[in-house]
Amino acid sequence: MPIKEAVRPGGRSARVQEAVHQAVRELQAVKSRDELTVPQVAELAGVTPSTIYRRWGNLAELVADVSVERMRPDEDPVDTGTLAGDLQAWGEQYLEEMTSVPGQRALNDVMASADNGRRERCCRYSESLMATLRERALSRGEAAVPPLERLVDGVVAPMTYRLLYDRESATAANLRRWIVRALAVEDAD
Amino acid sequence: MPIKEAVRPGGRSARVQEAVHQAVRELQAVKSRDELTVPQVAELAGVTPSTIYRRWGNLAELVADVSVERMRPDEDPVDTGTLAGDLQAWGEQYLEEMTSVPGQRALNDVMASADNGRRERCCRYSESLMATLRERALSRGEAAVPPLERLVDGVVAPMTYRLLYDRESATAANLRRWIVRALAVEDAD
DNA sequence: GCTCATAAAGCAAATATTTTGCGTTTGTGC
DNA sequence: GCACAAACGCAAAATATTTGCTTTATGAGC
Repeated sequence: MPIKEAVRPGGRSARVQEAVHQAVRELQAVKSRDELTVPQVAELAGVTPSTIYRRWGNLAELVADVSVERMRPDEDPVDTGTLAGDLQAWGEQYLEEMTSVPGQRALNDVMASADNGRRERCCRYSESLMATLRERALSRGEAAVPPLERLVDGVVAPMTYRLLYDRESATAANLRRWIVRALAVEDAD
Repeated sequence: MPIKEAVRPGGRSARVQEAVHQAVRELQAVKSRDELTVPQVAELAGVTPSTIYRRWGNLAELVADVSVERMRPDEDPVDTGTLAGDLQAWGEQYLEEMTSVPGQRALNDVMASADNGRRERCCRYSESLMATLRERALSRGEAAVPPLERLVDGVVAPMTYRLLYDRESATAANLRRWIVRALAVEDAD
C-alpha cells in the first residue's frame, strides 16, 4: 500500500494530483520560475486550469506543494559510527542538495507559500532526522549526547539560516564547526 | 540629505515610489494578503498599474520591498550595560515585533521574494546590529566577547529559525538560553 | 454487485490581471 | 538653458483567474 495524501486516496483525485505534480516537475526542468503558468501546467497534465485553481489556489501554493515532496528525505541517513560523523555526513549531503540550483528553487518555493503548515512540515523532516541520529547515538552508548533541542538550535538552525540568507557560508567547513560546538557544550541554564 | 534608494533619487520617481509604498501600507492594514491586487494599489497611489509592473515586476516583489523597509531598525539598540543584557533587550523586542500579526506577514512577504538580494539585505540588519552590540561590549572592556560569527550562529540563527518554522518556540525564555550558551562557550575548532 | 449521495473534474462565459507599444513628461548632465 | 534618457501615462491586446453549471467517478450502504 503506497503512502497516500489526504485528498481522497482513491482513484481519480490521486491520479490528477500525480499528473499535475509531474507536469510541474517537467516544466520546472525547462523553464524558470516566472515563465511557469497555471494554464501551461494544466495543459501538460491534461486537466483544466480551474481544477488546479480550485485545488491549490494559485501557482505559488502548487509549486510549494511539489517542493515539499521533493524535500522529503527518501533514504535513511548513513551510519558512520559516531553522532558527529552522522551529523556531518547528513549535513554535507543536505547542504549539497540545497545549494544546487534546483534545491535553491525548491527552498524558495516552499518559503513563498502562504501556508506555514507547509513550511513546518518541511522543517519537521530535519528535526525528526535529528531525533533519529540522536537515538542511534544513545543506543550505541555514546557519552555526552546533547538534547534534541540543542541539535536543532546548534546545527539545523545555523545551517538553515545560511541557506536562506547567505549561501556562500553554507559550507561543510562551517558545518563541522557547528557540530563540534553543539556536541562540546556541556551545560547551560 | 535623506537616505536614498537606487532609483533616480530625484523627484517624480521618488514621489511615485513613496506613494506606492504608502498605498500598500494602507491597504495591508485593511485587507488580507490575497485580497491585495496591483490595480488596487495603483489606484490608491494615483499611478497606472503598468508603472508598478514595470518597476517591481509583480505584487510579490512590491510587498517584499515594502516589508524590507518595515524591518529596517529605526532606533539605536538600548544600552543595558552588558552584552548579555543588550542581546536580551534587543531580542525580546525583535521577537515581539516578528511574532505580531503584521510582523509575521512582513516576514512572509520578504521570504516570498524571488530576489534573494532582498532577503540578504534583511538579514544584514540583524548582523550589523550584532556587530554594534559587540563593539559596544568590547569598548566597555567586557571579558569573553565572542566573535561576531558566534553571535549570529548562536543567537540570530536559532531565533530566525523559530520565527520562520515554529513560532511557538520563539520566546524570551528560549532567547535567554541561546544568549547564555553563545556567551558561555569558550572555544571550539 | 447495485444504487445513491457527493466530492472532484470538465467546460465555457465572464472578469480581472498583466503585458506591450507608443506618445508625453521630467529629472540629469553638459 | 538644452538635449538625452529614464520613467510614467494611456489604452488596446493578450493572459490568467473566477465562477456557475454540468458531468463523471468514487465510496458507502444495502
